[in-house]
This record gives sequence, C-alpha cells and structure tokens, in this order.
Amino acid sequence: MTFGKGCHLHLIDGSAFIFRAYHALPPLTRKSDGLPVGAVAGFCNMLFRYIEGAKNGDMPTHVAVIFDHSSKTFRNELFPAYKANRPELPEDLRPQFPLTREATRAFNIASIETEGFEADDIIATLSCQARDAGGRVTIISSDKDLMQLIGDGVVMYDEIKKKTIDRDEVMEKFGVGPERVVDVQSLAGDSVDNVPGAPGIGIKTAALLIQEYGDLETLLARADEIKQPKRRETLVNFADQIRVSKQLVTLKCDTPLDFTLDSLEVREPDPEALMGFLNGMEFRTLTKRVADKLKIAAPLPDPVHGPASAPSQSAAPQPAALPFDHAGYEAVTTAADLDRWIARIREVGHVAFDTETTSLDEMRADLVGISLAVDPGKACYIPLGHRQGGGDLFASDTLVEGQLPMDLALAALKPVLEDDAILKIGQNIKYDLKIMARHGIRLAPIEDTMLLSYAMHAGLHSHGMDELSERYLNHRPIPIKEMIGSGKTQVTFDRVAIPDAVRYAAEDADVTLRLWQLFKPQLHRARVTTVYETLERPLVPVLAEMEMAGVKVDRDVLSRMSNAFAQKLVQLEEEIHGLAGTKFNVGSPKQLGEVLFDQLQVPGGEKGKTGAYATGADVLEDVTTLEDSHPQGAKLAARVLDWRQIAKLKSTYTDSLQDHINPETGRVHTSYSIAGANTGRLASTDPNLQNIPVRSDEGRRIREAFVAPEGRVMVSLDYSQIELRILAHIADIPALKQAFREGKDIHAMTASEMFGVPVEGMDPMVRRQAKAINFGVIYGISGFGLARNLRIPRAEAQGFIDRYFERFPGIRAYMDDTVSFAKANGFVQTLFGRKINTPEINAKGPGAGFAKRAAINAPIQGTAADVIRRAMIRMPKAIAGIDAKMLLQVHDELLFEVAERDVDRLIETARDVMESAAEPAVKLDVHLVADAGRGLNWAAAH
DNA sequence: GGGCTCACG
DNA sequence: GACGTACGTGAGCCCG
Repeated sequence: MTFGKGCHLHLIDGSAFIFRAYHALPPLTRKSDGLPVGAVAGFCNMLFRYIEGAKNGDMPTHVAVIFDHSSKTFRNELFPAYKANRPELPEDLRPQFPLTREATRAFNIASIETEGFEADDIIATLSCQARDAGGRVTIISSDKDLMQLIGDGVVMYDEIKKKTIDRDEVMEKFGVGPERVVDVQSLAGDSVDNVPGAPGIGIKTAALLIQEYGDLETLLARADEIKQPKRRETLVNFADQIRVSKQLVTLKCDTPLDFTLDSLEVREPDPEALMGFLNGMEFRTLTKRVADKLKIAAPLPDPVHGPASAPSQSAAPQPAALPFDHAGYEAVTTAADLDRWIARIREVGHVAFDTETTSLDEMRADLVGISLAVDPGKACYIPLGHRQGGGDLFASDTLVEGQLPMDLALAALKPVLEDDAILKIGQNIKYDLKIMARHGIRLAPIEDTMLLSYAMHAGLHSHGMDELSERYLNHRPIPIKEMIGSGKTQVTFDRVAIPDAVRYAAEDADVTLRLWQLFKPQLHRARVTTVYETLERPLVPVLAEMEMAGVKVDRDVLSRMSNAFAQKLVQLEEEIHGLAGTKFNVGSPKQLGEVLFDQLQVPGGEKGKTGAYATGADVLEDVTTLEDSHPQGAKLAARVLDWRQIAKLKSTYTDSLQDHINPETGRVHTSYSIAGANTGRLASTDPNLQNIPVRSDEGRRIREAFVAPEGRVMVSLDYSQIELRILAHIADIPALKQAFREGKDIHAMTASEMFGVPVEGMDPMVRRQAKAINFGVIYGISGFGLARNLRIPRAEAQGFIDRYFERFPGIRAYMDDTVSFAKANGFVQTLFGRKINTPEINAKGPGAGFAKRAAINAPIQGTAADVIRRAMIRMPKAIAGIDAKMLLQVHDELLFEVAERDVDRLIETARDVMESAAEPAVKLDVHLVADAGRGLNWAAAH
C-alpha cells in the first residue's frame, strides 16, 4: 500500500519501552544460560499488549519501532556535554539491546535505528513524511521532547497511562502550543539531557516570555525591552547558549533514511518466527499467551521456512493454486493480436517478459521470440525468428511464414518496454535486458524473480526457474531439452516448431508471473525489501553494461604464451617419463598416484574415498621434501607440479580465453551471476574472469593480455583488507580498529600483540603466521585448518588460536554469538541486512562444523560483497562525466578502462565512491581504503 | 556426470 | 573419545 491519505502510522519509541521495562521489572535471567532478559521480557509484553490494544482501538496501517542507535549523535558535536550527565548504562541492560531489536522483528514490526541520530529524530522525520503524505501519526511515547511534533494529525499516546497526548496536554505542560515547545525548551533547558538553556529561567517563565513576544527569535532580538533586569541580562548574556540549546532540542525532520513509509505497512507476525524467538528466550507465560492468540488469528504459512508448497489459508489470490494449462497460451502472429496484448499490459501496469534466443551467450544470441504474461494462466509467445528445416547442414535460412516482422513487433513493444510506469518482470532479467539492448530497447523498470528468491532464500536452494517453479508453484516446467534436444543432435531454438515453442515459452512467462505474485508480498515479511531494492535489483543494469562493454584481450599475447607453454609441457613430460621409467598420462591423478606410490614406492601415499591416491599440490609438495630418502620421487613430484602449473595456465587461460574473444567486438564478455554465491558475492562465468592468475609470476603474465585500446588506460582499484576491517567493526575489536585507524601493518600488529615481539625488525615468518591466523578467523578458524595451512603441528596451531582469542576476546564472542544467532534463527545477516540462510546449522555430525564456519564467514564476506555492490551501483552516475567504463569486478577490485587524460579524475571519483560505499546505511568504525593502480594492461594496473 | 585439481578473493 | 575440518567461487580434465 502506498502511504497517503487514510493511512495511520504508529511510531513506537523503542528505547523508552526498554528503559521502562527494565526499571519496572525485577532482574530476570534466562534459565538455561543466565543471560539477562528482564528488559526483553518487559519489552515483549509491552509490544504484545500494544498490538492487542491497537486491535481494539485506532488501528494503524503502518507501524515501526524506533531505537537509539548509540549515545553519540550529531548533537555531541554541537555541544559535547549533551546528555553527558546520564548515568552509566546498567551492565545487565546493554546486552539486551540487540535482543529487543530481534524481538521487534520477531513480531514482524520494522525495527529502525540510524547511526548518529536519536530515535526522536527518526520519529520526527517519519512523522513529517507521513503528515506531508496526508496520513495520520500516533507516536507511542510520553517523552516531552517529542511533543513539538504534535499537531496536523500527529498525536502522542502514553502506553502506560493509556492516554492520548494532544495539543491540550502540551498547552498544559509547556504553557504554549506544540509549535512553540522548542522555544520554551531552549530557554528552560533540561537538566536530564544537560541542555543548558538560560540560567534561572524555567518552564513557567519561558512560557510567559514566549507568550508575550511570540517566538524565541523575536524575544532575543527585543531582549533589552524586558523590564525585569535579571531576566534581561540573562537573555542578553546567554543568547548564544540559548541558540545552541534550541539546536539541541529541535528534532531533525530530514534524517537520512534508506526505506520508505510504504515498507512499514502492518504485517501479521510470522507465527513460526515469533514463537521461535519467544521460546528461545524461554518466556513461558508470554509464549503461551501469544500462542493462544495466534490460533485465533489463523496464521499464514511461513514462506521462508515453511513447507514448500503449503496451501495458504489467506484470502489473497493464490497464483499457485491455478493449474498450468497450455490452453491458455497463444501465439501472437498479427499486429492486432499484439496490440490487444499491449493494451492489456497497459491496463495492468506490469508484464512478465521472456526472450527466446539461439544461444546462452547474450552477446552472440539472436532473438527468436518473445513471451508475455499478464494474468496467471494466460500467456503468449510472439515468434519472430523461427527458421525452416531441422538445423542440419542443408537447413535453409528462410523464416517460417506467418511470423510478425521483427522490427514491426519490436517497434510496437518498445514504448511499453521502456515505459517508466510499467514493470517488466523477468527471471534472470539481466539476460533479456542485454538481448533487448542489442535491439535498441532499454528495458526498465524491472523486477526479477530470481533475485526475489535470492534475497529471501539464499542458502536454501538455487534460484533457477525450474527449481523455483517446482518448489513454490508445485509445477515442473517443460525442460528445454524437450525443445532443442541435447548433445550432438541439439539444435538452436529458432529450429523449434512454433506450436512447441508457444507451449514452452509462454509457460516460462506464466511461471515467472506467478512466482512474482507469490514472492513480492513475502519480501516484507522476510525483512529483505531493502536488500532487494538497494543491493540486488539496481545491480542488474550496471552488470549488463559491464558485460556488454567487455574487456579487450590481445589474442597474439595469449597465442604466443600458449606456444611457449606447449613446448615447455613436452619437455617436462619427457623428463617426467624418464624419471618414472614408464610413459603415463601426467594429467591423470590416478596414474600419477600409482607411478609415485606403487611403482616408485614413495612413502606416505594415502588413498581417498574413491580408492585413488591423493596427488594434490600439498601431497606432491611433501614428496619434494624427500630429497634425501627418495630423490627420484622428490624430483618427479617437483616436475609434475611444474607441469600442472603450466598445463593449467595453458588450458584454462591462454587457450580457452582466446575462444572467448567475441569476433564482433574483439573483446571478452564475461557473465556475472548475481544469485550464484550464497554470501552476496558475484560469480563470473563464460569465462570466469575472477580467477585470472596473479599469485605466481608466470601466471601473472596472462594479465598482460588484458589491455587498454589505443589512447586508453587500465585502472584498477581494490579495497585494502576489507574483510578484516569489517571483522574489526562487527566483532568490535579495539586493537584492530586502532591499527586500521593508524594505517598500521595489520598482520605485523597481530603478530606483535600475540607473540610480544616488536613490529620493527619482525621475522617475516612470524608475520606470516599471524596473517594466516587473521585469515583463519574470517573463515571460522580451527586448529586443524590452521595447522594444515601453516604446516605446523596441530597442538602448536591450537596454541596460536588460544593466544589469539585471549588477546582479542571479542573475536571469540563474535563467533559464538554468530553461531547461536544462526541456531536460533536459521540465518545470519550482513550489516546491510542481507540474509544468508543456514539450514544445516543444527545438523549433527561432520556437517555441523562446515555449517558453523560458513555461518561465521558469511556476515563478513557478505558485508564486503554488499559494500562493493553499493559502490558499483553508484559508480555509473558518479563517473558519468568521465570518459571511462567500469569493466570487471573481482570481489574487492574494480577494473576500469579510462581515456588517458581522465585517469586522475576517474581514480579520485571512483576511490571516493568505493571508500564511502557503506554510508549512509552503515557507519563503519573502521574507514575503508581503496588502492589504485594504472597501466596499459591489467598486470601493470593491479 | 562426479571427483580431482587448481585458479582467484 | 573419535571424526573430520579452514570461507566463497568456476573450469578443465580424467574416467567410469
């Protein structure tokens, strides 16, 4: 629902709730672990009572609970003593703060807080927005500081006294109307908040003065007219202090918010999530009371954790319930039919859209047809490029008769597809976006069912259409194989008979539409609307641009390297066969294992589950150390390692990259999958340009083939230590934060802290170990893993870890908290609210370890991924005036191609975007740093 | 098509 | 007390 006239926004002052609850209740701890939960219990009770009360009274259409983020706000910069005389927080209250946020979410109410602003400012901002939109507002609070907001449909409500506070109450308390409350407060000051005001003037006097002079500014301007000498002097002498006080008490109506009023729409609690939370808190009485209530409320099934195809009891239209019937699908072959569809799209304002083409590679694919769906069960397919024949050598290239001419159809569709008022819904719509872009059509605005699923279900399953359809629509779409076959006999889609294509393609649009209808309303309930709207959807056009731009690759450089590698491989092979005494396939791990451990009797061979010897690099490296006991084996292993490195570089890079050079553009166009990695990272495919070698000198030379065209320069910017910085922030490690603040060598600092050695003249080995531990922490460290990585005894590795935790206790707390959060909620979150589901977290057996480490890693890796996504989304606008293109993303690096004269400007601008990418949604305690490099090729720029 | 190996962050 | 373990990816090759 769009917020507007007739809407009623309830804003609950969460911090006030907490303090009231804390002081009203005796200290209460959770039975199982002694966690203090008294305030949480009181908070939940108040929230529950409020919900029940609201049902009987003046029902809100929108609701949110607002919290203070931290004690430091912009007011402290204005006046350092502001709120400085507040008593220290009770020790058992602070840990309950995050739980109250969780409680709020469990009740399915938006939980809002913003760094640098008080809850009051957010309440003020939302009130203003709601009022301006023509709606009404009730602020659930009795805080006098909020009374300045009353009027124009805004009232307050005291939840304890069950009493509305409106203009009359304000007049009674301040002696002036709400619009002059600020003036009175500025004069009277406030001893609780340490607002100075004018000495000797209280509310009574202040009210009198304001009544007489109208407002504060007039009063101050005409202060010399005041008869009482004492008052006159005070006002003249303390005018500045009074003005500062005014700034302190005036609430900000323009707090930056990264959501809209619409997203605060009232939602029924998700019974499972709510009961899960209350149960986890071990609130028995409340759990029971809520359970009783919920039964009456006929809960909706949970879209995230509930059974995949659970029938809904709600009255909402059930897209899944309609059967899939191909009778509702039609071929559009006349202009009149097409016009009819376009008219229907305009009526409804949205359309599910899908293209059929001849290839999965959007840069080479030819458009074959377009399918549309507007109403579930009804869809059409517009064949445009179907051709005669079976696709064999003798197939003719003539178009099948009876199809609309492509240019005519596209011209008719273009206005709708580009209309800002019509949503184009796709499944992986980046593909269609690129196809249409090549036909001069800019698809916008867009929705993507794949990304809707990714925002809600990351970690639960993949997000391809077939998977989603089977899971959520209980329908198995026609496999593409039934259309085009597979293997040798596979044909392209333009050879599919049109009636078959109609069934297949129209169904895809139908499925997409139904998934959208199902998923869209679930976004709010899963609390990932902001994630979808700020991190997923806007990335689509950005990536499409990057992919279409491609990166120039110099074929000759690659081809020369391939030749050199080929020669080297032959040499190595001969040498290896000589050492082995027999000829065998060096590329076969199985044969290699047998040669090494059976024929040559090298000790230490270990067979894996498949019965073959393990011959990974780590194993072979161990063998190379046997120079004394088994020189032949050691030498062989060393040569095989060399061979493997070269073979990898040749086959994966120098050879196959050449095949990916697009003949039309002369460039390589990767494809990024947005919903591939669970953590929010992108993945690059066809080819993967995120794993181009860099660690070895030999491999790095492959980057020399990624070049800038004449007159242009490659620029690379990469975040320095972004994951460790995020760890320092999330786990709140003062020593780490300080080291980053001071720009220190973070690994050396760690080593110094752990081993008590000075950073100056540090043994590189010691630093290396500390570095391994720092990375290990990000991965969910284990003694075994660290031991293997550092090749040291396990006990020693465990000793390092113990010392590390001792030195940085916050890390241990973060790891424990993250795992228990995952266990309680079934997911973990990034700082930006991205959810990563952890369905295996409560598993038994070896899977448990994996799930725990993944849960520990996901918020860190995921937050870093969110940060660079934000930077990428802002980048096109930021560099609009610069002759530059963003080409590639490699997790913490962005690669640009820039006109020579614009290089400095690009670096300055892009660096700024990257370093401030977290803001304003998140204010990190640690600043982000992006390092820049430039050169004629990627190797030189990196 | 699964397993192994290895390239990246 | 034993087990099995660093996180996230994609691609090429071998082999059944």
